[in-house]
Amino acid sequence: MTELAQAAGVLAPPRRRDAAATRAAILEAAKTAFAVTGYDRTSLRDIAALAGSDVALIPRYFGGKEGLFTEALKATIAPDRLRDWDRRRFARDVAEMMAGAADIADPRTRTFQFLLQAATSPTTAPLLGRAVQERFLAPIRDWLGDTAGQERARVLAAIYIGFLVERLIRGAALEGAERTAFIERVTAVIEGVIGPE
Amino acid sequence: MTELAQAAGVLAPPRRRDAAATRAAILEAAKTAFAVTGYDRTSLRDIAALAGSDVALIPRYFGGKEGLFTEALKATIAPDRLRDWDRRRFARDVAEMMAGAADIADPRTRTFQFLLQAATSPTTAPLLGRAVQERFLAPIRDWLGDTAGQERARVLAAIYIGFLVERLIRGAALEGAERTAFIERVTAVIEGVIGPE
DNA sequence: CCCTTATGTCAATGCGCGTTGACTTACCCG
DNA sequence: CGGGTAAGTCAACGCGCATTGACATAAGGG
Repeated sequence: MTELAQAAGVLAPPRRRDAAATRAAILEAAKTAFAVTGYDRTSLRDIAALAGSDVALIPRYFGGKEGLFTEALKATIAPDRLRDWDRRRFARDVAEMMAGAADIADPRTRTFQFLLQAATSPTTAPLLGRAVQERFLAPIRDWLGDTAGQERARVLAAIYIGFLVERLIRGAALEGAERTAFIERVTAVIEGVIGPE
Repeated sequence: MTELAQAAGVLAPPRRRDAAATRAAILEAAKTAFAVTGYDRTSLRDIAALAGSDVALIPRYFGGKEGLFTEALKATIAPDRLRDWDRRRFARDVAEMMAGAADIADPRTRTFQFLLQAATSPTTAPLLGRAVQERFLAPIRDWLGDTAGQERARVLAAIYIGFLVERLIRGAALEGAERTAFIERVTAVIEGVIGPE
């Protein structure tokens, strides 16, 4: 719970009465909690505690748990800074990130982990299709510069998520020679998909 | 087949008392249910119903839900027939499988889906590390013929899982030109990792 | 053939969950 | 500065869950 609090960074001030701020704090806590624990394992009481708020406000402000999740989903995968990624460094950056341990503070990690959690739950999976298409695959396709199909975006997204899961299972960071070899190989795979230019 | 007959078990008339068979039926039902629904969303009542048995037997035979899960995990990822895979056809076989829709009847699908479900749950993730290492990465490494490190096995496993998740998110099978392009690209990626011979 | 025991059934218990409605308190406008 | 209302608190509800122990019954050896 302390790690979550640190990741969300919402526990500081003497709270004044401000519905908008409270709502925002709850949403922020939800984004983190859902990404880490998944939909079913996250209780509204957890989220409220993380946000320094009260459980009863969540049904009132978001219309229930599903409403909160839907909004957190949109807020999580909506605004991304894909255009900031440097194409020449991208593959190696990702490879090094994947060789380390999971860090929920990294927005990229959190976004994809949220996605992964949502994908593996039959409750939330149906909500994903359109959102992923619009806010995820389409931007990647633009970034890649594809004009025809989007299969390259699919492949890139799939591989990215795959390494995320591998890191999740692995638990700890890679060390020494295995780390080096791993990074080389992952870099090569991703560059193979991204292609030149 | 067996599962379905047991699910419809009310009709199968002369129910004999056989602890071993009951235990096996429960375990079989658990393997399927956990793979499809995940640990938290699967209730012991669901499993018992699927096995045509009674809820109370599960804590008695398996020591509780976690015990059942652990055993189902071992039974699911235990001995696989990796050696049967034809190295030259492997990449394309996988690519075509990934282009389609998820089919829980395929044992490969079920195994990996089980793995994925377990990986995304903090409750079950710690149980995975050793099991994956012993029963999954090591065989792949042998199959690949690596003598030094196992980073290639890691990469292959990661990519495989990634496409599995992508298929899960996608929901439906790919069609037409996108399907063709997707298969080509996935084949190329996997062959790049497997390498020649 | 009956009696013991393994095997299966069932009702009950306690717990955590999401949600609701009544209550209290702080803020702000007149 | 006082009252009205928005904002937050709290207790309680119904529900489904895993687990338990008491009970019923089939099976098979003496």
